[in-house]
Amino acid sequence: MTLHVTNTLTGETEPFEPQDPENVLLYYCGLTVSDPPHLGHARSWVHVDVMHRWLEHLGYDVRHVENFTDINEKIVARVGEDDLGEDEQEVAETYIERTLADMRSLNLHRAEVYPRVSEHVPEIIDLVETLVDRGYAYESNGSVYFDVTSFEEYGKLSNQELEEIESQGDPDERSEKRNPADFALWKAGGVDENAVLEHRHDGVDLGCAHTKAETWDSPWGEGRPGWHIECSAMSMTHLGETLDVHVGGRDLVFPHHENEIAQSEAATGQVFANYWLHCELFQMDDEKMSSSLGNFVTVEDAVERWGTNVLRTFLTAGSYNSKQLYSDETIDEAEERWDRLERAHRSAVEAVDSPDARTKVEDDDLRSAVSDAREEFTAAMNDDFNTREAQSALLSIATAINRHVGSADDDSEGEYDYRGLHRAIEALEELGDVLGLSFVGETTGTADLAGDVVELVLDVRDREREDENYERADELRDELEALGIEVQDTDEGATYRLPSGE
RNA sequence: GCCAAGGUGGCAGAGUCCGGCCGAACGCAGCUGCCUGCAGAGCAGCCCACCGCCGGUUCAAAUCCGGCCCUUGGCUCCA
Repeated sequence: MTLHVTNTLTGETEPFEPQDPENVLLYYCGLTVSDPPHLGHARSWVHVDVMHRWLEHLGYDVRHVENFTDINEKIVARVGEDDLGEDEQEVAETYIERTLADMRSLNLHRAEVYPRVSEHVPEIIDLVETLVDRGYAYESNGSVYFDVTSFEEYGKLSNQELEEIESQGDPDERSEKRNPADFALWKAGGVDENAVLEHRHDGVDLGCAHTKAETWDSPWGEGRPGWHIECSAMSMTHLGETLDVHVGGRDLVFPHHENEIAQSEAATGQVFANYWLHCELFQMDDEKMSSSLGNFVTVEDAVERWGTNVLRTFLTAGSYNSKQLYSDETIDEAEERWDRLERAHRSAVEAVDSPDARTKVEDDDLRSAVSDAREEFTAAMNDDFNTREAQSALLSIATAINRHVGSADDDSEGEYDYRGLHRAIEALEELGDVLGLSFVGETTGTADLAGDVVELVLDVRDREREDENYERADELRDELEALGIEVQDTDEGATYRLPSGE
């Protein structure tokens, strides 16, 4: 059973074969850092992270590069707003720092490199020169455009006919372009004042944008790089001419990824990327979640509110390549699933550590459920990273644990299958880690302290219960619950669970 | 208008590539029983699906073919 992925380029699900059987070169189209990252970005990040983790689980050495676009008129449009910064670079830096913090809070594996466009202008200029030399690009009034008619396969990713694309363009929009669909590789002069105005938030006013935006010298005069060329330049710099996997949001297929293919393959004569994987978008009511529509929930707020594990359970609740509904209900359901996993894990740990766990007891149902779940998990992940099915497999381990622990408790002998439980815990932790879920509780001083305080309250409550003063006991339980602390009375006394994500 | 993806139970969401094990997974919600001082959690079981519509192929279709309707995304910055 090998990994299969759905390739946008062919529209087919294909066996995954990297160029080097031991390495995977993976490039992910990162953010333009002009707004705080929202859950839509988090969804893509988490899915790329899960791909990364699964590929490593399969034994590949993953070289993962993810860019930051720090040159863009949208960034210039934020200059002077709040405390973001006084020029394009400062604003970009502010958002990059926030973005990296968000990524850490989501428990993402760090990429090998997070290249920035501003550091790669020389490579961009070289690439544009190559395209001009090879006849794929032309200079016009100090700007350089890619001639889409010169690249025969233009449209192959988004499956469009050039004629059709051409008819979309405004014919007299820019007389300096040869064809309406030609796109800028290099833009003459400073930042486009109108474009900046268009992206500026209401009520923000500042002087001339030209002074806030950077420009670079080039063979065609002073100017700024175009939007699409950066990814080609950066991926080639860090990963070479042919990538194994290129991942990005579905909304980038055209024109961004189409243009990346055209400019890269025209320049090198090599295939730019063998597998194109696209993450689908969040749907809120009847529209997508997006920065420009303003209907988003920031990553920072979401992590604060639900915690990393619940969020990751939610974000992997559907396949990366199918749309997902965002609503309070769907998040609550993810929380239920995570809670179920966490409770089962905890109950297994308690059971295996108890004196009732015997190495000579064998529960075949438990053991086979765990090994079946491992197989199901593997099959699901190999089937185009089916994270939802993978979650199902994890949940089935939880059910098996609960059944085993429950039936042992009912049984007069009350013995647990030590090895079986051990395997179940190991499977939960190992497979959970592939989804970036962590069962390791908080061990900081504050959590310890909170735990001690809860124990104290529960001791008091126990005494009330012994005196059959249930009213007071229930009050205490309700008060703890109001603080997010879940109390459960069991035969061996009360147990509690602190709020997750704390 | 053109390109792409999709329409499966009350919700959410797998399964569709390789037709039969799908009388449709997993979870949530609802119901019953067990457990419990009560609650929660847990377990066992139940309930809810003519798989968008129409037609075709087949011994057999959610799954293949044709037509239609609808939704979403892209064609402008966007994960």
